[in-house]
Amino acid sequence: MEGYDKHAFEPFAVTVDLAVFTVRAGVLQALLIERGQEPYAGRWALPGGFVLPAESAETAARRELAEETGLSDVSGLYLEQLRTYSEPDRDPRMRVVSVAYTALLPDAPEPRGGGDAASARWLPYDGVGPLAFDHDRILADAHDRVGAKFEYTCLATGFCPPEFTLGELQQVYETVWGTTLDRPNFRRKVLATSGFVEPVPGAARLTGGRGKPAALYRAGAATALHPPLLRPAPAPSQPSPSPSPSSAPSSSSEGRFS
Amino acid sequence: MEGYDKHAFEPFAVTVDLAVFTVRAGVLQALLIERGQEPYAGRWALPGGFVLPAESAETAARRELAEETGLSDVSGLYLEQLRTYSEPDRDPRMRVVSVAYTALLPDAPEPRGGGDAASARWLPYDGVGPLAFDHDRILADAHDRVGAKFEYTCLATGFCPPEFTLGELQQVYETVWGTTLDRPNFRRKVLATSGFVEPVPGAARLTGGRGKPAALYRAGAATALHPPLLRPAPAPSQPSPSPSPSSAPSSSSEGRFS
DNA sequence: TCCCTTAATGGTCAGTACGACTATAAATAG
DNA sequence: CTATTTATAGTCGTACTGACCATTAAGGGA
Repeated sequence: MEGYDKHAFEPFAVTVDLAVFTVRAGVLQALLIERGQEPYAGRWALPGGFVLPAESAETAARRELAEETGLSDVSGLYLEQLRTYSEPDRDPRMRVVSVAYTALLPDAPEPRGGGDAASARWLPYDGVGPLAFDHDRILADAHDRVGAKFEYTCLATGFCPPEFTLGELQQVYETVWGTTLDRPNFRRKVLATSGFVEPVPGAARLTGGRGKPAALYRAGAATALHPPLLRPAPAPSQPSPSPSPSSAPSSSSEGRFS
Repeated sequence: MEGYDKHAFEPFAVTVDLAVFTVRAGVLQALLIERGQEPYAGRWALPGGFVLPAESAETAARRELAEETGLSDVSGLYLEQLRTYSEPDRDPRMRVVSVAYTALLPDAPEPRGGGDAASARWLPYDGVGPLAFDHDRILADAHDRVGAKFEYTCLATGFCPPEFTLGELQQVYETVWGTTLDRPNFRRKVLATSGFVEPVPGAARLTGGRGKPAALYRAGAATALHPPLLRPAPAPSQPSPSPSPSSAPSSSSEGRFS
């Protein structure tokens, strides 16, 4: 950082890319837009855009999130920086450094193209074809991060509406992790973690369909899980093919510690 | 990402900043350089520099790491992207977006100013005065991340020389976490985690000073800790002042989930 | 040399957490 | 009314952890 005035430097374009997830009907979905021009015309891509001169990357991300989802108030949504992608050739047109963000939406209103993006749509995360640019990797990295955070934070409630049942919360976990969980054990763990969820006092109950009605809960004040809620270790002998959008297992060229 | 050619955008300067840690004699130290010019002349700052037109941010970070430490080979060192700092006013001279990286050094050779930085030095992490720019926050964020990763990865061996004793490894944990750990329990946990460390076969023993000589170990092949090695929960009733360089408790403006 | 100190190593024991599982309750579909 | 479905409650054995105590193997000093 010494000597700005002495050294030449190349200015880069700086953008934000958004990996926006929601869970609908037990399916993990991502918000994607269809590209209309080259390069990658017709391919799906992550929503995003340039960082304006007077705003931070996070401000830009929140602005883009509001534009792409069409929601008037995104201030309560979970939005966190994922990481920055800066490979010199990641955009064939010019040098673009992109700060990627992960966002979670509880309910999933079909996005209306409020912003400049013509056709933003929710697509199921599994089976999303190859995306434009390096967006496959960004989306996979975001999914990995969300899955990891589910273990030691209360992040999962970010996928739930204001009031939810423990069954819904469990389904969020199962959807993101791609596993099944034992219902009584999951219940015991969640209720034993103080501050994770709190019961809705008015003995309210939700009648969704068949079966005994479930008690409703709200997200609690806690953000961390102590001890963590570890996902079941995958069978070590079975080299199961990775579920994900086609992309490779997201092996960063950086350190070996996820 | 639609319509590059239709929209105006402002180019930014893109830099990397390095939070480089080492543990020497039970003290966590950070690699810092002293600024010679305004702004923040005379203040300590993180090493860093511009990303060159043809390189990725990680390549730039590794190049800067080699320059600032004076080490000829930094390929084996732990280096991982931390996050990107992009507040519009973080540098008073111009708009600079900085991608921060965290690096760990096992041994700590006194850095020689091989690169352009005149006086790079190791300074103890605790009590480092206010740094230049937003580097206090970057360094605190890096420390938080390293501490968190110690819980569920084998990252701690990155602070150790190729062969080390379990006492040294424990001291690394205690130094980074700022806590004390029970020695037999730590030993039991580390040895029970397959792949964390492996004994040096030649019955080698290190005679450091008094006491029974300790067996030597090498870092194993594992990168993750299952189950994690959780740090002792801080006493919840005692609002102890945060240990760190002066900076505030690193409250990101983003999501509430660390 | 003998004893004390230091540090590594080995072990016990109880409380907690967790996985697997069974049982009961309360609703709907037929 | 009965079967099905889902929520909820509880049990039991194992694994893990924190708090200890004991032993071993070195060095230092009187």
